[in-house]
This record gives sequence, C-alpha cells and structure tokens, in this order.
Amino acid sequence: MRQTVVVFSLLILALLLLFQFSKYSLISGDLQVEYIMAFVALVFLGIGIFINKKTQKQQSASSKTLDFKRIEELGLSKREYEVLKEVASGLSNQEIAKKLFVSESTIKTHVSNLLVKLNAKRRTQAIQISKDLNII
Amino acid sequence: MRQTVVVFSLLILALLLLFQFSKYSLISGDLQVEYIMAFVALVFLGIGIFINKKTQKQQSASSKTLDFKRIEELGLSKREYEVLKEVASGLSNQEIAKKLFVSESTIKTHVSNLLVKLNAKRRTQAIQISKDLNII
DNA sequence: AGCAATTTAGTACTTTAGTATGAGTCCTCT
DNA sequence: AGAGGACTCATACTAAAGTACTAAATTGCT
Repeated sequence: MRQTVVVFSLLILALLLLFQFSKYSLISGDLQVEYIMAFVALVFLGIGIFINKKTQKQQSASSKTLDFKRIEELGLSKREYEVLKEVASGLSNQEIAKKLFVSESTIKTHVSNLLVKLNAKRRTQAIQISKDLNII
Repeated sequence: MRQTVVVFSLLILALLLLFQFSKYSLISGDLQVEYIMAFVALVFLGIGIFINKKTQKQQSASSKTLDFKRIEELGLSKREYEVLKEVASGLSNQEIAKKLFVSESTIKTHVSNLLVKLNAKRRTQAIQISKDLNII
C-alpha cells in the first residue's frame, strides 16, 4: 500500500517531466505531437503492466517459483528429489519404481533417506513440508 | 496469446483515434496539449493494469477459493472432510484420532470411505486429487 | 587413478495403512 | 414411529510403508 503511493507520486512526476519535454519539443519543432503522444501512451501502458505485476507477485510469489537453494541446503540428491515429486503426485513405491525403472527396494531407500532429510515421519508429512518449503 | 494480439491491435487503434482527437483539438485550440497528454497517459496506464489483471486472474483464479460445491457433489460428510484435511496436513491415523478425540478405528473407517469417494487408492493420491479439485 | 557421494539393491523386520464386515448410537426427515 | 444417514468402534485380515542394516556398481571431482 505504501509502495503504491510512492509509485503513484513518481508517476505524476514522470508525467510532469514528459509534459515539459513535449512542450520544449513543440517549441523547437523537432518532434511531432503524434510521436510524443505515442511514446507517452506506450510508456504508461508498460508502467501500468509493471505496477500490477509487482503488486500481484507479492501475494503469490511464495507459491510460484521453486526454491532450488533450499533443495541444496537440505542435501537432497537429484534422485531423491525426483522420487519426492512422484511421492507428492500420489504414487506408491511400486508405481514409482516402475516409472523410474528401478526396484521397489531402491525407492524405499530413497524415500527413507528423504524423510530424514526433510525431518518427516511419513510421506504425507514430507509432502506438506515440501510444499511449505516451496520445493515442489 | 491470441487474445494478447487482439488487445494490442485494439490498443493501436485507440492510439490512432487519440491522435486524431488531439490533432483536431489542437486545430480548434480548445484543449491544451498538456491535458490531452495527461489523459492519454492515464488511460493507457489503466489499460496496462487492466490487461495484466485479466491475464493473471486466469492463472491463479482456480487456486484461491475452496470449492464447497464439489465437496457436496462428492458426497463427503462433514467428518470425512475434517479427516481429509488432517490427512493432507501429514498426520497419521493415530495422530488424527487423538486430535479429534475418537479411536483409530473410526479414522480408518473415515479414510477408507473418503478414498472411495475421491476415487483414490492411497491417502497421498487423495491429497493430490483434493488439491486438484480445490477442496483443501 | 582414487576418493567421496550417489545410486542401486537386497534381506529381515516393525509399523502404518487400508479393506471387509458387523454392530450400536444419535439425529433428522417424513 | 421408523427409515436412513452419519458417526462411532471393534475384529481380523492383507497390503503398503518405513527402518536398519549391508554392499556393489556408478559417477563426479581432484
């Protein structure tokens, strides 16, 4: 909210500067009104899109981009992370094994390791934690 | 993507119309360049915000409000839904039982019924399905 | 080449999860 | 009053999930 006020103040300032710019151009006769107008329109169109993107990003930023840094911090290996995603999609160990062309034992090992690293007791809890940490 | 093209075409059209408008105004001498410029800037600022809001709404509209209608459609009872939420939060049957002051048997019954209604084979799959249906 | 981490896989076992079935209680609607 | 639905609980299973090891093959890196 505070930022919006600041942004709007800056916009009004920009508008005034553009007025000055257009005035001088008209006096000097180098630029036509049409071009100035087009420039102003496009710039403010862009500014409009920009502000809106910023304000909306703050609301949903945490649920959009994956936090790859956190995956490293947790010490999750590539394969473990892969298994985690399959677990989160609701597959059983057997199904994951088939999908990744390995044995069920292997998946169990991965899941077990991954639970320790995520500090979870069950796969359902691991899913919840992973979502909170924005890694899936 | 197609809509973006259409919107941009319309904007260019609007721009040209504004040019015409400004030209005639200048000729007639009724309006000052500054006011026209301010008008154009504000209009395009609004248009920018508007397009952005529309495009972003389509992406995140489905993931905001819970779909209570769907819960009814699925035939989920109040208690089953309650259990579903606890399951999704990563708790075990025993933990849910303690939290809701009932026996583990009861939770098992609820979970079993809830899996049938959600057409899921496992609780993890139920979580995934529920999130897709926007009921949790 | 050689060390360290990763990936794979197995056995053996314990713990949860899930199914099937039956049954009692409570509440609501007709 | 009685039928039906929701909630409760139990028993007896079966099926997954998860743990605790051990160990070999593979890969990345110095």
